[in-house]
Amino acid sequence: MRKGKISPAVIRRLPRYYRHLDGLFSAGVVRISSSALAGNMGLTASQIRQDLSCFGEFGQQGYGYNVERLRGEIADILGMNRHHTVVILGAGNLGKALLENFPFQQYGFRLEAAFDIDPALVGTKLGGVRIYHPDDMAEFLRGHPADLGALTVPGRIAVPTAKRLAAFGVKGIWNFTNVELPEAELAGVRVENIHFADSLLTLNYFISEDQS
Amino acid sequence: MRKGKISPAVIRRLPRYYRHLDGLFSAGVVRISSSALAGNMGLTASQIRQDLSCFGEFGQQGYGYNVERLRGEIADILGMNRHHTVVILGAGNLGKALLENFPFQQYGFRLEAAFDIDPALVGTKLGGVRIYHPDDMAEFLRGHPADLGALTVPGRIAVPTAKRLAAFGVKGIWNFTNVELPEAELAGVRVENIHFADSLLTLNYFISEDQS
DNA sequence: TAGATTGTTAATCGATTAACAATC
DNA sequence: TAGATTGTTAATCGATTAACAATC
Repeated sequence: MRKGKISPAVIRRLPRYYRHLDGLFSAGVVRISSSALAGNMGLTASQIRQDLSCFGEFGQQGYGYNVERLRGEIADILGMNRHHTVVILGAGNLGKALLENFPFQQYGFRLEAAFDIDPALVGTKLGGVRIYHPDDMAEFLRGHPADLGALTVPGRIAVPTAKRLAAFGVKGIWNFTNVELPEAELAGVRVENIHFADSLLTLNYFISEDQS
Repeated sequence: MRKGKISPAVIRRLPRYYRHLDGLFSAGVVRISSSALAGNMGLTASQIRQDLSCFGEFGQQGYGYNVERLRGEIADILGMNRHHTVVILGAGNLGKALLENFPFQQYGFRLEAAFDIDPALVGTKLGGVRIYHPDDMAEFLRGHPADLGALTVPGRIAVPTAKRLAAFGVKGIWNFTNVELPEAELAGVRVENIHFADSLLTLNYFISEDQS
């Protein structure tokens, strides 16, 4: 149903569509028009119709979109029904936050394990997930291949850890370190960055600009 | 020196320029040409020159850019020398990660305090920063006005907490909750979101697409 | 049927890239 | 001086918005 190459701009809006549609669905809303959704989300109706039409025809003239159906279609497009597996590298504060608070399951992921060198953590569980020593990664991943690795290790070991993950065959790295990973050396592994510092500095730009 | 309205696309690249220039500076590199920097960053030389020219003339024909100077200019543009103050709302795992691991100072911020309802935390310090009860926020902020609030509270209290922050006069909210804040009701407060879920789903789209 | 709303084509707007005169 | 490299103008490319025929 996908029509040729989808633009990155469209792709980055999909999770937001999902979030809004999920909210509407939970609120019991059955149908919505592109213009009502646009009002909700601060977009134009035109853009929403254009975006969705990249993937298929999900609406109906004179009616709009069925919220549950559209939510499901977008979930599919986002790969939420593929039940990809994740491992977490680094069970410090941030890794612990993901382990204990992030609802991987809700987004269609299975969280398999975490790895940390801290002897006080190895062998214990956090958020119901077992922590292993990185030395046991090869063995663990042989038995439980991971699609994704979440990288929450200290910056200085970010690159080697990313390379190890790539060598073990993960398909994507969710990078929380403030370090730029050398994607060229990561053999086709997709990298998605959450750069706290970049985000904070962007915000700072805007508030500084407002003041001057 | 700023020439009219700067496009959002340019602004979002500035922190990345800063990161790279800081790396070069630490590595002792004195000068760099737009094409060398472009090679480093995976951009075009043209784009770099175009971007920088929005803010001034920082280079020199036949020479390129002085790394230290350019790094400093970008730091200025990003407001890193304004020493804005920050408070953290919510000292759970994520708040704790910010308190203990995020180098606010390095980016020109002063972290003033954190707030949490947990009686086991109130009155203690994390990462050298004191934790207060949210009931004491009004009093604290009177004495120590905050420019920025980092929102790391549970999703269900995200909106009311954001509104309180806005009422107390913060200029920006750094939103880590997976909740969309009602910016219209936040009276000019700038919001910058770190949506973990959106990021993970975007990554999932790409690895799912690769597989199909 | 009449009104509403889609999906799509065309028009506009914005962002990136290319080219080059200016000059260090 | 000759070579390198900037800042800027023009050309291209991509993304958003507007318009409208199709149709539920």
